[in-house]
Amino acid sequence: MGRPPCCDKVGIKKGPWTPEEDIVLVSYIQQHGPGNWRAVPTNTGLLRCSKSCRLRWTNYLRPGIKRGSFTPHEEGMIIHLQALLGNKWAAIATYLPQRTDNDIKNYWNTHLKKKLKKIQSGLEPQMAAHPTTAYHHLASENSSVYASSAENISRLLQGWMRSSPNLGNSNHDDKYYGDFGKMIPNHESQWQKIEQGMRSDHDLERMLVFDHQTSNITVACDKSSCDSSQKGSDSSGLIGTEKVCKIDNGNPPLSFLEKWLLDESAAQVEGAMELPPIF
DNA sequence: AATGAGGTCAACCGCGTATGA
DNA sequence: TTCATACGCGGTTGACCTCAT
Repeated sequence: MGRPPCCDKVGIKKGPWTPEEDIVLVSYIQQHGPGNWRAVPTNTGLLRCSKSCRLRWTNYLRPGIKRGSFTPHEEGMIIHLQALLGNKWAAIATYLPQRTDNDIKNYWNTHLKKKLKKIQSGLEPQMAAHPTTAYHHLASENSSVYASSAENISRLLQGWMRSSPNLGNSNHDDKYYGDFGKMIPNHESQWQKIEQGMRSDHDLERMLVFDHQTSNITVACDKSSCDSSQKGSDSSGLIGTEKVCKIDNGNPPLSFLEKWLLDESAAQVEGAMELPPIF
């Protein structure tokens, strides 16, 4: 005999949420913040169990969630991460901060599994044995984005970046900024937000920048800490940049990408890396 | 127009883990 | 150390939608 399900209580409502219930839940969380889910039904008067409230919030109502179809870029990320991490949807979702684990899981089960199977069946047997091979194949099939090594680097950087959920949507035409914890479009308006999210001045010193147009990877550094001779100027006017490398058109460092993703996965298990907070 | 098959996705269920008394 | 409780995760379900017949 296991623990009785929390939703077996009499009077607990199940099924789809109504807009009215959503409003009640959102306004409560706006006041009290997410957490202490046990208290939510009591304090709001919602006839839902705490689990249902948490799920509704994390999978649907939470700010920063991107809905709609997955981009080829996201698709490639999911396939690759699934190959590396398995069905660890919550872990995979940390690499796609705008998507929920439920969304990713559903998309995998309904779209990608079939797509991958189809592609793998068309590959050489020894290639089909390695999911990442199929990933590369799918990636190149999906979009020209994946044909360029520069874009593979951008994917690498995407992994480095843990976006803050309140930073808005990403845009491939923008530069991306990563400090192993953040990703923001190069919009001046976003800088106040990223600055507020900084843990320390040191964070700003080690941000990485990938420019999709020029294929440059640069290190963005705090004006105060950069050597003036190395500083460039950024359109935001808030940081300087130090160019460290330019991506050529040779073979992408995919083995490095994979190694890093595996290292990252291990680091997550050890709790060595900071995961993005819900707020 | 009716209907049935298949696809999609929000929500539920049950288990494992973390935490605090 | 043990137990109870709360939370989070992955698997599964079922209502709804779309499309072919």
